[in-house]
Amino acid sequence: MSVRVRIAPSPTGDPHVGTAYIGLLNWCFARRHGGRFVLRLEDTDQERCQPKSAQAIIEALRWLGLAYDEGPDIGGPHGPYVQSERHRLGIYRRYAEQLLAQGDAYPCFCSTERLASVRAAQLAARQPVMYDRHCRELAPAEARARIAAGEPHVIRLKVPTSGEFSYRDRLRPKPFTKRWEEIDDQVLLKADGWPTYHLAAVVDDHLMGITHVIRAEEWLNSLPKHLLLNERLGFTPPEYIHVGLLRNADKSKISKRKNPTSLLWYRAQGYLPEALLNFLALLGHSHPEGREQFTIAELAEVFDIERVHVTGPVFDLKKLDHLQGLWFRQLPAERVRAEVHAAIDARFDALYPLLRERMTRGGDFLHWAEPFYSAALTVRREDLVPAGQDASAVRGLLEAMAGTCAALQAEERWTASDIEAAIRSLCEQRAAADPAQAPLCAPKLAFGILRQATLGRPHSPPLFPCLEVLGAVRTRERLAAAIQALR
RNA sequence: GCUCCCAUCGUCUAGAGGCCUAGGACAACGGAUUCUCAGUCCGUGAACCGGGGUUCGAAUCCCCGUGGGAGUACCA
Repeated sequence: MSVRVRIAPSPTGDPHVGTAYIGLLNWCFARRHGGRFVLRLEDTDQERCQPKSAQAIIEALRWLGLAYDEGPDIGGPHGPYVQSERHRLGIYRRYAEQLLAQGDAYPCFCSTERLASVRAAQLAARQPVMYDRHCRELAPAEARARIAAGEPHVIRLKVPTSGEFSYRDRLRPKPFTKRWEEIDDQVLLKADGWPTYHLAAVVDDHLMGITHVIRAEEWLNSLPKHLLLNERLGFTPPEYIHVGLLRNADKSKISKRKNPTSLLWYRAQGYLPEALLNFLALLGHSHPEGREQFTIAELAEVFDIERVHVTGPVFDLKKLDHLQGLWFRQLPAERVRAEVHAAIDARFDALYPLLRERMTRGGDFLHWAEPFYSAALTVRREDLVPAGQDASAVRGLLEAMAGTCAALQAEERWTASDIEAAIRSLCEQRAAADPAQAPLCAPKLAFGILRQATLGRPHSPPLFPCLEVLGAVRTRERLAAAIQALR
């Protein structure tokens, strides 16, 4: 039987670097074994899924060059490749009903409140936290009556209450074992009739002929449920292989708070797909000949899933930068020019609307744009302190502004209007708190100081849109430098 | 709390009982080249989590600790 693998990202946000990592592994595995690589979108959570995200994932994979053989935008023999569409076809409901009819699943009427209190009690009693199977033994007649009466309910999987589960993951020396009684009666169908990940993924993997599921180890704990589902549904299960999770420097699961996780970010920063992929390939894996630089096509030729590590690698951008340097310097002249143009254009497009009205010659653009292109400014103390004002008071104001900027950045609210609102209210508060500070905190003076500190000039286009374009990182760097200059 | 997974330099890794005085890469540091920077070249420091076994011999196998991580949702 020929190999078929998939990646099944959930379109709930920006395309994730973890998707690229798992995608790369699956892509290589498919290539190596002459199999097919499938993209399936798992959008069964109507609350969290964003339509824009699906498109962004597709574009990110295309940018990386992780081409799939079947997927939402290109179709294939096992479509549709989007779970919400499959749901509307009644696919998941059908299998849930099969399980119900076989007595392998049951309706559950427990309220969210009851579930929460059960959980709280178990935690307090130092018991494992799981569903207490309250509805499992309901008389079928009663269950039918309550469903007929329109009572909200979910469908749960009937998990064995004794015996042991064991599975040999080819990456791990010892079989993964767990007692069935420790495994929850998983919800298969939610109250709104949509399937949960567990049901949908197992059903689709089967229907799509998936032979190997290479996924992150966060799924290891739900493996028993997935295998049980396969068995009860009469499917031949795929082989499940769990690889390590990408980590932050503190070893926790990679997160956007501590690392750039969005593939959009890497593209915007000018990282080359070749470099990013090469970097990802080096995490948790190694080239058999010890090579460090290679394309994914070269990798695929020698790819061996057994060489993949189960230890979660720390994601270290320093190494990426090194690889990026190697790749970039080897780029053909054409592409270097294109990359440079792209970098200039990206900033140009943001700046142009701001500068348009104050230009009388094309070359004026260079004059106004200069602070946005230069990496750092040389700030002079005398430019920062308005006549008649005290340097330490100015410093205090800038420090407060820097704090405001840090908060805005942390909240991901770095937009002109949010910056303006926050800075204005900061100034008003300081003026109100200390009348002696009032003159300095008046917009005319305060904004001028902020302009000098961040743009290094007394004149500029409207300040707050400028700061938005400048970006939180550089704005804060420049504020820090200005504060330093006033010490 | 409960369950499961994992463990070689700061980081990514090589290592599948003797080839290990533990190799490579990034980062760090020092030097060379250079007007500067980048790059390049040369060099330095840096690890088998701890304790017990098994064995003639253990980074490699087993056990126990410790540490880290993940799961524990009508999220994926």
